[in-house]
Amino acid sequence: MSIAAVERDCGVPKDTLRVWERRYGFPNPLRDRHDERLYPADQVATLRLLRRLVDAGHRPGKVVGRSDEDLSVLLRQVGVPAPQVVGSEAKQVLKILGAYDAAGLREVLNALLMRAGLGGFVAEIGPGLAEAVGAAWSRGKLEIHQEHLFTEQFTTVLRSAINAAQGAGLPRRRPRVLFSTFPQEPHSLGLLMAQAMFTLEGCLGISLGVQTPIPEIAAAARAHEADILALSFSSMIPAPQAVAGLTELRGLIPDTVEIWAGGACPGLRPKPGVSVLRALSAIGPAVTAWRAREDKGSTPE
Amino acid sequence: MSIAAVERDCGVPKDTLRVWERRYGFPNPLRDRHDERLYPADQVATLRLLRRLVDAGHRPGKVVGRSDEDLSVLLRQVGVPAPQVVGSEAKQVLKILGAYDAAGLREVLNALLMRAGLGGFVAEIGPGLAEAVGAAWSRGKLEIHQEHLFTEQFTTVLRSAINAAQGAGLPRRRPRVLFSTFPQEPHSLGLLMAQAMFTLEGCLGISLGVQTPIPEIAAAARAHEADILALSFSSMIPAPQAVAGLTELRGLIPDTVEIWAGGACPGLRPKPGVSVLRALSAIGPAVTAWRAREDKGSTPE
DNA sequence: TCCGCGAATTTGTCCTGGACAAATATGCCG
DNA sequence: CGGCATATTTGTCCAGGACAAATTCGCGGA
Repeated sequence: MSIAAVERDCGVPKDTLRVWERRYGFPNPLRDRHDERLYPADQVATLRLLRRLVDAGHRPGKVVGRSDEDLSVLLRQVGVPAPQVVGSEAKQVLKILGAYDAAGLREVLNALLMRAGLGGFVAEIGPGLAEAVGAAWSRGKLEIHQEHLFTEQFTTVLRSAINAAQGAGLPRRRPRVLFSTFPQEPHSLGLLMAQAMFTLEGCLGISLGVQTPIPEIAAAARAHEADILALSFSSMIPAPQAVAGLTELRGLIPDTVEIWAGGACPGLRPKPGVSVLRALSAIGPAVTAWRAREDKGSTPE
Repeated sequence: MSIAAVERDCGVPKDTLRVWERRYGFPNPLRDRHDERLYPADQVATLRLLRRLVDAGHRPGKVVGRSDEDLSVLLRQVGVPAPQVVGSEAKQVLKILGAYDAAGLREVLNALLMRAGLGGFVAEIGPGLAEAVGAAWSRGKLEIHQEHLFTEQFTTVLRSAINAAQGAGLPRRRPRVLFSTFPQEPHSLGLLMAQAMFTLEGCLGISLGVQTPIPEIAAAARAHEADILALSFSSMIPAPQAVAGLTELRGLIPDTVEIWAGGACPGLRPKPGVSVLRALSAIGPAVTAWRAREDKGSTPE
């Protein structure tokens, strides 16, 4: 596996891979005949563990180079804060994924959705499932294609539910919300779940899909006369980049447009003009508050 | 703007930016006090033009360093090859996109779908629309966020139609088809349209979504006991990479599994064990032929 | 004991300039 | 005019050095 492939796969930049090798002696890739690094599969797996640990706040110097066993132990400790969340639903989903049962997976997701309702599903079950699958993958318990399958089925189920909710009676009204993610963020699940919550609140939602360049997000906000920009950040995106992007975006749009950021990205902090919604369940109250502010405020145009 | 920001924004890798500067004298960034490149906004804009021209097949050595006027002229020429295909539907869609009318866009797409049926829509209208939007974007007539909006609405409409078709009566039966794209291919529209066609034929479809690593596609084929791998290639993916990937994939799966490739990628050619379906309308007959072969063949298991 | 603040360490990203393979164009011959 | 060998172009990789931003440490004062 070439250095570029590892960068894509583990999310560790090429420069960082080289400097880790220089400083800590790991990874320790083979070389092809032109002296280019070739990473064996097991080292790539270890790198994925390392990425999780570093994201969780461990310092590279302390963890790079240690054995897989050590890392697993640390990872379990990291996981401790939220292990009880791996409820029976997640276990069931992982079991079905293990059996490669695509149709069964969709049935289960649909059943969960029916039982909890769209709001309950998105607020309480969805994030837990996504996290459990992500964790299982990074621990090597799931293959990439199983994670893809989960994402695809989850997307299908959620999209059709959103569709149904949108069609259902409720008149759509403001705030007008624009959804997207930054260019470095390809994950759509968080965005979709947020969209579901806003839809349930009767908002006017417009999605640009994932990975919109920042100036384009600003242009779209103007074009669509958005009240709120809803942005989703997974733990894949480096926190400094997220923060820098938010600052840049804030400078490109009028003060009347709010920015609401959410997702599992650890370093996400509220700033002037940027709200951070830690959980999807916070969206409902936040929309209510927005509408109250709006009603109280100056003449609506 | 730092080199990393330019890489994100224009999609030109850092190494390439540096080597263009070394070889062609452009871009010609300022330096901050620590000798780091700072790209002025106008050079970044030119780089975006260059990126499009290079994607369209121009050689960097011929275009990097030329004036913005020259580049604009070339860009317009790039768009010329396919203007006559723009039917009335496409014109309507472009007009609505120009007005930033998200809801209207969805209504129009839905109306077109209803009028032509899913099969007719996908075979005759969809690709034309996608191509017209792509062409308008590359000629600078549409902004990126408008193209994103189109993709998102198109996806929504198609997915819900596929969903409905899947739910409708018809018992699902073989072939069992696995859908995905190669890692360099992020476009999902072609894949979705193909999925619609296979669904209409009553096939058992399983989608992995876009950008699955090639060994993972192979692993998934085994795990799901697929009969056919359906792969979609847009004109974004370099032809040599597509061909190399197909060869690699062919070697990883048993001969009994067929590979069907489709899409706008120019250099796509059939090879032993790899069929190329030029148009989506070819899917129906191909499935019929597959079933005939299957029935005539050895004992079904 | 705890808290702030300056010093020391760690860490990621950028630099230069060289190398080469894959992709593409060019020229030659049948 | 089409197919193949050769030449050129082009992207990505390498090494090893540098430094700023982030983080931790150590110390003196409340």
